[in-house]
Amino acid sequence: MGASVDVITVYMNKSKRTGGRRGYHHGNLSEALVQAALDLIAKFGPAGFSFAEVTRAVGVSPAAPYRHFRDRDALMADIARRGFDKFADALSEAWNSGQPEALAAFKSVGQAYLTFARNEPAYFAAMFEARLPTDTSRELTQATDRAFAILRQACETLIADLPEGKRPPAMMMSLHVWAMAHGIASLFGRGDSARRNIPMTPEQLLEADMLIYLDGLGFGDNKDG
Amino acid sequence: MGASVDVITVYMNKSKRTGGRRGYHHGNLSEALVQAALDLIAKFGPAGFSFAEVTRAVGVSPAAPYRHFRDRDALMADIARRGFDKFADALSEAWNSGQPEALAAFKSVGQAYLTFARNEPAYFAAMFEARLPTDTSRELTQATDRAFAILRQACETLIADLPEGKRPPAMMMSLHVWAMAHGIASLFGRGDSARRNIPMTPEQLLEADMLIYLDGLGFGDNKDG
DNA sequence: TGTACATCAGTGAACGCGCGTTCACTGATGTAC
DNA sequence: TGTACATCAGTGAACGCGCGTTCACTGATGTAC
Repeated sequence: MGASVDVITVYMNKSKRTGGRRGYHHGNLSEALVQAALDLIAKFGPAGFSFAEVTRAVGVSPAAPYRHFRDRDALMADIARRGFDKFADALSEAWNSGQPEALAAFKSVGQAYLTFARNEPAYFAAMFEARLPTDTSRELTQATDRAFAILRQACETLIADLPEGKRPPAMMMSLHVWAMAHGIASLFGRGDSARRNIPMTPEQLLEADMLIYLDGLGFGDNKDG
Repeated sequence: MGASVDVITVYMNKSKRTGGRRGYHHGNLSEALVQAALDLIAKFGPAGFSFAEVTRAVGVSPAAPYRHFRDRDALMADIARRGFDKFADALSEAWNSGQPEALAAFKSVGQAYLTFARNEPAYFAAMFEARLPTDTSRELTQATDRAFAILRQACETLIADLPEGKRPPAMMMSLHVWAMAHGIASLFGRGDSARRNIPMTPEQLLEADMLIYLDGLGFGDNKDG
């Protein structure tokens, strides 16, 4: 309710004091277009928003977005880029430089992956389900790399605790962890009607998966032998 | 080249003998519509085909499909259902009842997952990226269940080899394996420009993942203990 | 084997709609003096 | 502090297009007799 009013306020750039549009110039249009597009993507998927509908939601003329985005694809790519930036922030906060304890921080990164997929379905869809070519823009590639780098740093930190002869390649381990978190998020952790039901939470499923995988890498060796 | 001609032959239902349409009645229209839709999905994604474009590809009037499919969504759901049927066949063939050796057969199921995602990108997209609600139709649910049942059967067979106290829940193991195969296929094993490049093949990545995971479950205990 | 008839798959014209994009324009804003 | 002016964000009307869907129809096919 309150959130919905806030959204309209943001879209229309109405000030709470005057209650009216700032005037002929929106003042914050590109931001408002992105927010409106996110709402539509959350409801109808990456293919379910149109430039025209976004302008209607924001309350500007259909030609207005062209001052800010070359076309519909450019808007989508910008949303994906913003998504990876937020994603990297979320993973980074969960990792917390491996403090206070690396293994717990590592698990927390996995949980953050699922939380992001559930709480930001629109960003998640733009990032992974919009079929954007991976080389769409330099900005998008950099944001993607930044997010992956956090996952990789976490893996490298954990690997350093293994005896020297038993260390797996950090790249391989990073990709494995990415794939397991992504697979669980995509299949069982989404926030829409395409989510497949399972007799446990995605969080529990991922935690068990990570533990078994880490055991397989030798992290559990102290416990059984 | 030859394949392309064959495709046109199928679409238009031209006989190679007469070289002409069979006549007023197409004879095999619903099949031809599905094939044309698959081609468009492979090129442009699940959102990238229209009823109208499909009829043009097949060479019938825009009203023709309504004799066979209630609407565009019904066609998409039928394609997803066919996809899961083919998918179940592929997994089943790979599993081969666990013969001649269960572990090898199990790995082969994982490889079949990747092969299907790569060789049948249109089916894969319809099954997993079309945002169809999981309860779209009874037929779709049944086909999905049939595919999962094969994965589960493979897990159960492997689990039976573990000592009684160390057996993981088959459902959990099945979901883990599904998620890892699906994560790798979605991120690194697709056949389009949204594939993320990695310094190994998806097949190698999945094989290593499965081995580490199985080790973590205790399947490698004979080797280190 | 031939004819009459029922069935129903496919026709083609038509509809209203929302789309992306263009264009010359307008008017709010900020700044130089 | 006031005025003239440049900038440029947003306007609104217009365009051609492809879409999904409808409708009364047509004619190929199969079957009853």
